[in-house]
Amino acid sequence: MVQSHVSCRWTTPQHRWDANCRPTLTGVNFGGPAPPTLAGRFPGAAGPRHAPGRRLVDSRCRAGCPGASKGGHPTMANVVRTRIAPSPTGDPHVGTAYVALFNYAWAKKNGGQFILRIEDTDRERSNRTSERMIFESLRWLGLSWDEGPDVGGPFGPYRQSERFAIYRDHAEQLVARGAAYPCFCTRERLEGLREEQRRQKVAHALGYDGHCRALAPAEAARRRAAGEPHVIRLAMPREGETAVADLLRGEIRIDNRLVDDQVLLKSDGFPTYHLANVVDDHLMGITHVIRAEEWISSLPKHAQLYRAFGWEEPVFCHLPLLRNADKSKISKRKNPVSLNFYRRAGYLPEAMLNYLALMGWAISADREEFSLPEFIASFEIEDITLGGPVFDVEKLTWMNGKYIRALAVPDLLAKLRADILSDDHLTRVLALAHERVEKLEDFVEYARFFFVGEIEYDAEARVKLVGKKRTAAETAEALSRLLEERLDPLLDWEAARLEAEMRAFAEAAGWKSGDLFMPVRIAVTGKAATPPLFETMEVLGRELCRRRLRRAVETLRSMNADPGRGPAPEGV
RNA sequence: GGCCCUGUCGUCUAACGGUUAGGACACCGGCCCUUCAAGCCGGCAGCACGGGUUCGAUUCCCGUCAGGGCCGCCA
Repeated sequence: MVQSHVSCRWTTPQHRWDANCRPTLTGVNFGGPAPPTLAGRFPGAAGPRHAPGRRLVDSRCRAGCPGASKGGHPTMANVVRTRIAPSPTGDPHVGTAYVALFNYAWAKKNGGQFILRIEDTDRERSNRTSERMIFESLRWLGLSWDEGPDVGGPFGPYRQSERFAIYRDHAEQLVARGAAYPCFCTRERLEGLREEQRRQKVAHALGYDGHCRALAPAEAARRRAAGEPHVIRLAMPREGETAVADLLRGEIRIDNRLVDDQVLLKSDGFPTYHLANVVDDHLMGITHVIRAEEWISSLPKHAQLYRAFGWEEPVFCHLPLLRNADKSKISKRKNPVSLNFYRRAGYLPEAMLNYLALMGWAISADREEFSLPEFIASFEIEDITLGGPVFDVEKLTWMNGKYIRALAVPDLLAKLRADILSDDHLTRVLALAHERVEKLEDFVEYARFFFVGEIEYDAEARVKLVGKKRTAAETAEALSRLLEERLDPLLDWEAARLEAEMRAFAEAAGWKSGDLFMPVRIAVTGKAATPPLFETMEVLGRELCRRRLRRAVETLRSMNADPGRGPAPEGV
């Protein structure tokens, strides 16, 4: 294995380099004991964090380093390049914004570049609507990227689905040098294997058993040539351990025997995250991989990949995971996680960013309100706190109030005009309300539900919220399933699509469509008399409809199950 | 279950060997005010536990416990 002595061209934490501008951590170790430098380098878990006299830029590495002009990436020197690499599946996630913010800040602080890369290697789940929403959300927040799918850049394309040849070639390189191998195991075999392992509780040997690794190269080549379906797997070292430096956590080392042979190239020729991510980070000159903690466990695989390619590793920094109130990883079941939700509800991007920056970082002991430029100016990556922060919507909301109150009235007006009271939205609402009012002032009352967040149900609405000849519980169940199975996955929120989904659902669920639509109507508008349901839902928008439907489910569940009579008087 | 990460008020955090452990959200009082909100003042509340190291540990080390993450041809 080639031990590449990396260049010191990047601004990196001082602890990572010794006096000779060599990395103090090799990151990889094929068997045998760790290099002696490892032991003394990180005396404890908190070692690197409080290194005295740490500086942002290690000036010793600026010039005259042995490797400064060779190896590594050919194009840039002394530049920090970070990236956010979201997968375009579903709604734009608050966790993406969180990680993007820290990447953005670090790049900007160092005069570097922040890159957006779309990781759409999952054919099943990736889609363009989701990608577009990611663009819009990050732009809304003000986290603009220097290079990305829509703005281009010198290292494109920035969409992984457009980089197939690159991954295939790199996978082949690894196969050629024996660092990866084709695997012909069927999904059935793998499932059986997993099942067996689970049953026998061979916990330490979970994962792929290396069955095809034993194949003779010639034999494997013959089967590939014959067109037999296969994947390409990384040949992990079988012994020793892999040690990788994490900027915040010090050295992380994992026994290689505990890491199985990860799939690099799927049978459809698409790369997995592991391959694509490493290849792209290298090719795009990413210097600092700042990502969520959930990736720590695949660090050794990534390190081995860099190693197998003979590439220099970037600096790794794993951010803590945002949490639900119960401390589990933040999830949509327990928290609003869609950036669209916050945007529609009227959270200001400045407040969101400010709040997010507080998750694991503090500007000083007695201040917590600051702007993005102020954040960038004071941000020290090593000051990030590691405990998993609970994402507290209540405090976010308080902070948002601070920002709203700080706005001059004309600015507040402008915000309203840009969104909730935009001409575009008003026009769409008017089109529906138009023929249903007789005086202009009626409009405000009639169209109220198009503008407010929460709606209340009056007595009539409460009765009709329950489906005809159904119990509250049954209706709750139906609406809940409608949401989960049809509406949550529906990214293109158009009347025709809504109608199709809802009719199909009614049929599948054994509901008369009309009997289902009234509870839905009540749920999203609070009224029994409204403009046509699907058009109304389209104009209300995806966020508002889903939020209200969730609320309706809660309301229904809190009603006494009382068939035929509707809700009990005191329910909710 | 295995491996890994983490551990200061309920929540977000400050503290980088010596502090009455500070600030913020939430909560509870009070002031202000026609009301509400905001604002201001005050209160409640925390170093997970046990061993070391040290003259001295919230702080450094070890262990225990607890929480979390990962264990996919998803990222």
